[in-house]
Amino acid sequence: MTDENSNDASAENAAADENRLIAERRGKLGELREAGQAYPNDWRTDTEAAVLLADYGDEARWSQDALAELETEFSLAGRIISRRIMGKASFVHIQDGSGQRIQIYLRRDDLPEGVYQAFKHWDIGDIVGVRGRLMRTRTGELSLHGSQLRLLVKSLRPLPEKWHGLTDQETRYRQRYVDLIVNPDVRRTFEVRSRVVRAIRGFLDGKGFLEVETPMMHHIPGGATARPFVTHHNALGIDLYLRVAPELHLKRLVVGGLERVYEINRNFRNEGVSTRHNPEFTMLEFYWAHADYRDLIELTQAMLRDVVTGLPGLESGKVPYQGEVIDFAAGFRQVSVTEAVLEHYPELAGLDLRNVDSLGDACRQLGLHVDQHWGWGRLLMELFEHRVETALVQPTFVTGYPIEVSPLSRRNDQDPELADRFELFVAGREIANGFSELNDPEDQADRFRAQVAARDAGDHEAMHFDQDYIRALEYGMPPAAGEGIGIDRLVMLLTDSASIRDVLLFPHLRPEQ
RNA sequence: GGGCCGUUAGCUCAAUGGUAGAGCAGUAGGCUUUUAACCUAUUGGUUGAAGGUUCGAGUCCUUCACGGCCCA
Repeated sequence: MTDENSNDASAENAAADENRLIAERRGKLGELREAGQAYPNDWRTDTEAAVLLADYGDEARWSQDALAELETEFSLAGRIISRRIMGKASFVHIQDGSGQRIQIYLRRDDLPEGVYQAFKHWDIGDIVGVRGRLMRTRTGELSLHGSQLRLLVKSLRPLPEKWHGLTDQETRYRQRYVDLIVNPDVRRTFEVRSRVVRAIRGFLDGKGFLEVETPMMHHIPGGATARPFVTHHNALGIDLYLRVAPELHLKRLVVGGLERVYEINRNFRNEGVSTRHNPEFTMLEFYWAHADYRDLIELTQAMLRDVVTGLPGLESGKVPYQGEVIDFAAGFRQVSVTEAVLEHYPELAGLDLRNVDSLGDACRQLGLHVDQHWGWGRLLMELFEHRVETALVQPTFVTGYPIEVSPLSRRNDQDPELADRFELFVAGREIANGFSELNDPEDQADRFRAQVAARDAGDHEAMHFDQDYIRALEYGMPPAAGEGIGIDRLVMLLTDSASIRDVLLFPHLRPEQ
């Protein structure tokens, strides 16, 4: 671009000023189009930065001299991350598909005619192919000395600045692709996420569980107390609900004889968005016939220990999380709801924790919202959630849940007001929820009726009556235990992430503008 | 839903109510082992949006949008 027309151009571009830098790059793209294929796809690589760094990074073994004798040429392709142009020689860092960065050394006289001149006009963010021999610089950095160099993709938008990078949370979430390019930790987080899911599959597969997929679109929402999203099927002319849980379908499969099944998939809940809630989130649910919640506790502990210690850097089972160290290797603590509440409310010592009136008074004294329809079980859980949950930092299995808040759990044989259920808390958050399943169709029908009554009283989270599920139970479901584990929350723990958005590639945000 | 904080150049950030700036990136030139390369010159702004107060608003007030943190 000449200086003569730059004034005119700037006046013309005033309206589209945001595109000034982009316009410049677009101009370069235009030149590429004129020169031939602007978006080629015939460059082939034979290795990756991570491989070269792993194989030849050791300076003791691969000294300057040793590398000089290595005549092998390697071919890479990656995005230009930084450049240092010094006249007739340049250093460039590229980042390739391995996520690693490697330095490229370019010398005008070592490249084909004209290539170096063209390179000087390329930009940070462009994707290039480079072929050459390995070398080590004066300061010891492994570098590829380019003998061939080609622009593969012209990047039209400037990347964030090299030193501070991209820190604006909103942009990081909205433009995750940019976040991934410039913030290496993001990639690591999602690599861990992938490993966690893979490890869980491996563990359950090894125990003879069958992975299945059940409907996301439900005629009757159920399986959790949560408000569903509603959608519409045009051809059928009916509303459908995005599932809040796969539970009822998975248990139908247990009826059908798939006695060990699991599903890792998305659930959708129509509720607020926060650092711990995304409208869609991933759950593991699994069901295990001829087992009870105590077996689940054993299995869960073994599975989590397996998953955690299989992650690089966490082999000890000690997981740093937001300033705490959570120990997955030690035996997990077990405590009942009642015990935990009494531990954290010394003032309630001696109180009858099954008395609606005294529990209601206790809640009101703490300023907690109390609904007049609530029984002692719900009130007790209010107390639990108010003060106990956040205190459960180390992995803790909580048992002895009231039946009132456990509409799908099997009733305890000794104490019919309690459910054979547990929840696992880590870092003050519920990670897992498991119970011996209710397989008595008549009891289940009664509980559905109670849920319907709660709905009619205005509880949008209460369940619907699922007649087909009752029919399935009437064929006879083997005694079973089932559990759900929140994958997002687990990954948060294992990646020291404060917000669920940090473990979701594309967290839910309001539309721009 | 409520409270607090934030939104200024592509990015990261400045700017007593008084001429909107810096670094990086970009552009032009120099430089054949640099690494936040360096040196010289230089372009770039609807200060999130709309109102209001004021001689004068990036700054004060109101409403809205989006985001962050905390609470429900």
